[in-house]
Amino acid sequence: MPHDPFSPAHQFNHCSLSTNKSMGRPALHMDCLTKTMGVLDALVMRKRVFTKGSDLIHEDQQGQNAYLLQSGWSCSYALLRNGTRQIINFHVPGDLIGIRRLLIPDVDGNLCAVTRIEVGEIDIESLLAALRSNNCLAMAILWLAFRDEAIVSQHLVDVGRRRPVNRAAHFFLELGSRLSIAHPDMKTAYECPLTQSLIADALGLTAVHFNRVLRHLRELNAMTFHDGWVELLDFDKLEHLADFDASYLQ
Amino acid sequence: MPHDPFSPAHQFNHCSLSTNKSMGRPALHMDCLTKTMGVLDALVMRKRVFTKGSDLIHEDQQGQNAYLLQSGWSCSYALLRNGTRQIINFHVPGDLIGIRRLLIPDVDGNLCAVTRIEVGEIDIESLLAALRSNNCLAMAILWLAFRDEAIVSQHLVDVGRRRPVNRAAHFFLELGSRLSIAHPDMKTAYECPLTQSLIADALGLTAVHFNRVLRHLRELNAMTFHDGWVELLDFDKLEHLADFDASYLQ
DNA sequence: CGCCGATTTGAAATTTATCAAAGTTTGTGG
DNA sequence: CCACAAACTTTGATAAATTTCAAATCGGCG
Repeated sequence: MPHDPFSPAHQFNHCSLSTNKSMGRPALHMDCLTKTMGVLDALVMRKRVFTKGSDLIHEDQQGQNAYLLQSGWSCSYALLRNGTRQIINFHVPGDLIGIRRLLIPDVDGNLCAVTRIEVGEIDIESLLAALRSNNCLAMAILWLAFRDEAIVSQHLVDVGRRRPVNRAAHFFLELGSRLSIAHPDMKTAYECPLTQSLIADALGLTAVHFNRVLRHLRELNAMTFHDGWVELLDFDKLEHLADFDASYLQ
Repeated sequence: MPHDPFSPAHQFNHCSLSTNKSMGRPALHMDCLTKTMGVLDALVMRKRVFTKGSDLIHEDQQGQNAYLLQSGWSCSYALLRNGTRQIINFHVPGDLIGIRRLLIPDVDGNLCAVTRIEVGEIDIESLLAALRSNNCLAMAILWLAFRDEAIVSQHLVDVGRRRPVNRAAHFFLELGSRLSIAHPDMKTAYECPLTQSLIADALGLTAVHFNRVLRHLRELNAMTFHDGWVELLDFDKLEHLADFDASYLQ
């Protein structure tokens, strides 16, 4: 095993927000984003810790906060009356979560801590006020919103039109890409604290079937996932399987 | 048939942007949105017409425009190497489309005219400039982005965790809700210029299977869809099937 | 040690896709 | 206005994929 599975991967950082490759439409957002970081940090009222499995935001409750995820992973999900769950997206350290309630109350579904997490709590009214006075911040948040939408759209494509094996390949490639923005070494092997059951609920599969899919990927020598650790053994094969193009992530 | 299928349903209007029910967080966005309309209209450089089936935006091409959909329907979609297509969302008159390329080049996938459409073309650089100087406009666009994300998230839930019958029910209820924002009479019966094949590609089904699903819904006396016309015969039954809650649409 | 959650495997049942073909509608050119 | 072609809808039969149900294993943890 090329990496130590016990290394502290969930340390504090701001990867998604602070680091970005140069873009077609250059400097503009980089400026916004770097400036933004300070603004957002200033808006953090206090640090909070949520235990594994606890809800940050629940549909019913009228939460008034957004969160800057500092360590650990969380996910947003929907619970259906038929007893199933669809996970919309997983969030990794650096992600800003719960911002949709900024403008649309009640519409961020559920947010749940997948591991123990540390977050910076941001009062939504202060954030609103900051947005109104700081145009650069507004652009940065807009950029985040577009990016989130692009990610969710890809998940829809995944679930709607890719076969389970290709879908799983796409999922792990996307995660690797997202993590590697802040930690380039995480592109082909990374710690992943998710259970098979959680991922299955993100991919629209049963846990049993997803387990078989993983075996298939292992037998193809494409990748492995065990003990909370993902290894993308054959990146090219995976990219081909997944029909993956990371441009939507930047 | 209670409605004339030949009535001009695709007339010019701005439903999605101009008309909105009151929200939990009141006046704020209404202000923004109504003010915004004028600003957006002012940004429209010229009116363009696209023929049915033509692409407004194609992945490869570096388009520099967003569009205000004035009449007709369009859709955003992804084409996969395996020959399938996933439709991400359909757009109805009043929708602002192609805005994601505002900040993320290359990431609006494909946009295609489902019917003959008339659009107001908005130069993306002018829109950017307007956003920078007009904070209210920025907030309105942010609101639109959040709403779009909520809609796509629901589609993901649909495709990932609802059975085809419930999925179809949800689809038609959502469309009805979206249309009824501007045209209250369209909530339970509306013109719908989509083919079964298009809807199947939005729902992650084959056209053949979706056709059987439609038959099932018809036999349930829940709804019918033929000749480009949708009738939601038993709204309660549909809502129950779909586990539908329109709050994400407002 | 025993329990609990997560993973793994097998077998059967169900759902959904695929293939094929017949109707039907729609649009176009003569 | 008709004839024809193309696209869309509908149905049946069959094949394939996926879920469901059941049970065994594994590992961590009190």
